[in-house]
Amino acid sequence: MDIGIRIIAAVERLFDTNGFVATGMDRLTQASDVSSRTLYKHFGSKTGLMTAVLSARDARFLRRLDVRGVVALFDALEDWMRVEGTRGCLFLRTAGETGGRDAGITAVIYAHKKALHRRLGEIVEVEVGRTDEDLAEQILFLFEGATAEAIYRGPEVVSTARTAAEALIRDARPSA
Amino acid sequence: MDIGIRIIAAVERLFDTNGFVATGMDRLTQASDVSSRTLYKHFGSKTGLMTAVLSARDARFLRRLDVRGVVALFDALEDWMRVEGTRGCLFLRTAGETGGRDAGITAVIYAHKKALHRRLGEIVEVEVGRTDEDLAEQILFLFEGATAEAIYRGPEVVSTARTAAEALIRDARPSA
DNA sequence: AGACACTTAAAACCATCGTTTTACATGCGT
DNA sequence: ACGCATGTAAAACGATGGTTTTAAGTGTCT
Repeated sequence: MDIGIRIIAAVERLFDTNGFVATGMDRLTQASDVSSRTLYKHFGSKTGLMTAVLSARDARFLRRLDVRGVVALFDALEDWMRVEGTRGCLFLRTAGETGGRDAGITAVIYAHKKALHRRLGEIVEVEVGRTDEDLAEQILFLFEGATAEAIYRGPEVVSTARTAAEALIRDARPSA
Repeated sequence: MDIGIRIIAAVERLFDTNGFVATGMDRLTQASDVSSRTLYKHFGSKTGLMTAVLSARDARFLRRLDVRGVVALFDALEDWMRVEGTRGCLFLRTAGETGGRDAGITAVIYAHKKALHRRLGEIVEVEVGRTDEDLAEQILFLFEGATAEAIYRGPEVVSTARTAAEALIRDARPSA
């Protein structure tokens, strides 16, 4: 599956920077240095390619969020942005472009968001010493909000979100 | 400009539900019940049409946010979602689809986000009795975060964001 | 050597893209 | 009745869309 990985890497870049619909197959084959025949043999269709890209991105993103504490969490988010750019969440953008009309894509998106939610719940639990679903949701809002705002204001906005998250955690700690 | 308004209303709906790139001119002319000639005479191009749609949406959205207090603010957001659906911010989606390659579209998006930021700043000022830029930013995160999360979880998530916003306001009040 | 799996380039497929053009029908002020 | 702006329908424009097919070139295993 070496060739598959190479294809996904090249294709992910184009989908991310140009959008799913706006990127034609010719550019995908050219960038991945592979014939369209091979591409279709491996992924079946353009949407099949997109789901493969999203699956790979899901794994890569969550690996980056394998940290302890909300400070490290938002630092990791900012790191991601500085490496990958601030074009917003690729999953939500893809959902918008396909309009939920493709079942495979929709499923990958839901799975990713559920995994992200769980990851944030774990981080919150370590921070405050107990599960706190409401707090985890609030951190999730800050996380998604920072991702959205960074689109037009850059990665710097993440530190504001991190500060807000720290305050929320502090208030929720059982001490005091 | 009666016909222009009718065109924008029909076109906005299609762009919003199907995406900018994925929606062809034939569908736009058909839905707005207008010839392509008229459409091009009024808006010049497809991207010109998109900028007109975004301008109209900017005005309509901000008119809905002409409220007092963060509770009313998030209530207004939830109302908007129940009427218009939860497909995320059309401005950010359009930014993602065009990749910042169109200057006109980019300008409208920036103007809208700046206006939204100011609106939230005013609401915060009324709530706490003074300007508080950091607090306004945090409310903005919650606002954008709720918009993003509602895409895959529905309008109900807004009440969680509203609760979080209320807590932030309460902590920032000058009293005791 | 021969079979097999896998790749390639290139053309063909039909559909649709955004845009412009041609030719014709209105309504309105004067 | 005239000119003029404004509308229509429909075809044409060249380009590109996603997908499949054809024909030929690899290397590897037995």
